[in-house]
Amino acid sequence: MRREQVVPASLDEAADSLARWVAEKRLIVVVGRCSVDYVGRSSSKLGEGDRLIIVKPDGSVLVHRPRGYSPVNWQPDSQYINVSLEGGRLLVRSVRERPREVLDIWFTKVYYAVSFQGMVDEARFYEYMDEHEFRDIIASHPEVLEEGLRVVETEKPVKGGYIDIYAVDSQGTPVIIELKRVRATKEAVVQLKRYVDYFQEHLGVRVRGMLVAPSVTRKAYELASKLGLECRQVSLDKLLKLRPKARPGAPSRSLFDYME
Amino acid sequence: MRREQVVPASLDEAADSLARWVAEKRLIVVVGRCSVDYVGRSSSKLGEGDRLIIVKPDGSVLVHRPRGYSPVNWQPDSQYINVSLEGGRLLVRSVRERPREVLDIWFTKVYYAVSFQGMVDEARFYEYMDEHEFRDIIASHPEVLEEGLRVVETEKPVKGGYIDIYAVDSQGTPVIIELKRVRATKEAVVQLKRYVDYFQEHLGVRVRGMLVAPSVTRKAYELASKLGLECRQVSLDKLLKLRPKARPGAPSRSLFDYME
DNA sequence: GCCTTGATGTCGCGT
DNA sequence: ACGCGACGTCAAGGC
Repeated sequence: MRREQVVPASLDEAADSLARWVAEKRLIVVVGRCSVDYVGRSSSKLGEGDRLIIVKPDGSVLVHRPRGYSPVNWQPDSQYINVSLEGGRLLVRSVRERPREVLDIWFTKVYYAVSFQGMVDEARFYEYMDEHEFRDIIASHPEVLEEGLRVVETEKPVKGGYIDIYAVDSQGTPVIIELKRVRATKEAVVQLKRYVDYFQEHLGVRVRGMLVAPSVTRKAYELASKLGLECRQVSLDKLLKLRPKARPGAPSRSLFDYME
Repeated sequence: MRREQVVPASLDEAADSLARWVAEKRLIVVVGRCSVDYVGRSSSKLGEGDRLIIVKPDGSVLVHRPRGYSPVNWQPDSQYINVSLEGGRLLVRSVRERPREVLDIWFTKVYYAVSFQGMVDEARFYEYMDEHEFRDIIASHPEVLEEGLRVVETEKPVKGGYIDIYAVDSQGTPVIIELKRVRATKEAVVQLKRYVDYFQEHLGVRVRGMLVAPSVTRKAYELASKLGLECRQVSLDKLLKLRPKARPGAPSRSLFDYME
């Protein structure tokens, strides 16, 4: 990273700097007293208060209150950002097209503003045991679900979606397997039922539907029973042990140990 | 807001300041070169790069890359945060219980660090035209959907959900109305069909199903036609004009005008 | 572009 | 504390 600038600033100074920083596509951090108006997919108004505002080089804008994970207002990306002085206040207007959304941040005070240019972040983000890996492990070890189960196809495309795993049991009956990496709710059961019905109709033979997840909600279990679908709970720990090999750059053993 | 501190900092200085700031529950902003390990509901590893890190007074932690709306790593809130020097690197470890999650941020450089204390933000966040208000406006003005429509009940509980509006048309036929504030997809059609079937079964008479939204996807429209359900598009602008009264602090007319 | 699914979703509300 | 549904969900991937 090459440069930075700081402005413990009057509104005038802040306006000048912000306008330039936006034009230069810097990463901008502002702490100030502001109110926020949003009109777009919804509409909202936030009264005056102290907030942290972030403007990224790609036009993303985040307005954070002092507490909580989520920004209170935001713009995932914006086509353009305008900085101006309006009636004694500093207005930062961020506009997004498609869908048309306008975010206005009205500053009455800028306690602090700083910007950065030339941040270098080319690193890869590795995620372990995501939906993909979860499926791969199950597909490689169908015996954890049922003896004699044979995987025919994964990510099988069907009308309007994908079947996670398409398998055949020891009796030769097709089994459609729907996976949920974390928790299966009744939504997952509905989805599975849709696929089972579709296949039953197309194949003209009985098809089993199996919902697989580390945890299954009671409602999901009841609905599955009613619809003649099966549920299998699988232990995440057991699956982790079946993981083929540590991928490059896997989290250190120490961190995993710390979790236990 | 009462105080601020700045540290364009060596790792040692940064460690001291960060530890104190965390203890004092300040809002902290750090820009530095770091790698990140996360283990919890998922596991991830992020290689070294320049990032913006935010630590809030309530223990929320956000790690932002230079682009995009979403943090690459985060902790919605953490029970405790530990700052230490480990093998020449500055480690910020944030731990959350229930679910157990550990986020490790390893700094090799701290370009910039600043903190704030005593931010005051008590303002109310008001959202307009949320799902509730959308329903209320439609329910108060059923004529925008059809002449002679009479609303019987809103938020009517049924098996496994709620009917947004239960109405009767000029012929005395029950009409089940499903609302989507933004866009109706085929999921909404499926939901509506479920309610219509349920009612038809229970009442033993023909029941109309009506899907109402500012926009309806093509797929949803096709599915609705196939299932004998109706779609009504309503203009958000028109609804806004039907809004009973401006609520305190409503977005200024100018911003709404700007949207048109 | 629209559509679909997954997410460390987060959040709020009800039981 | 869990379950459940909504969200300005966001973001990725297929068509």
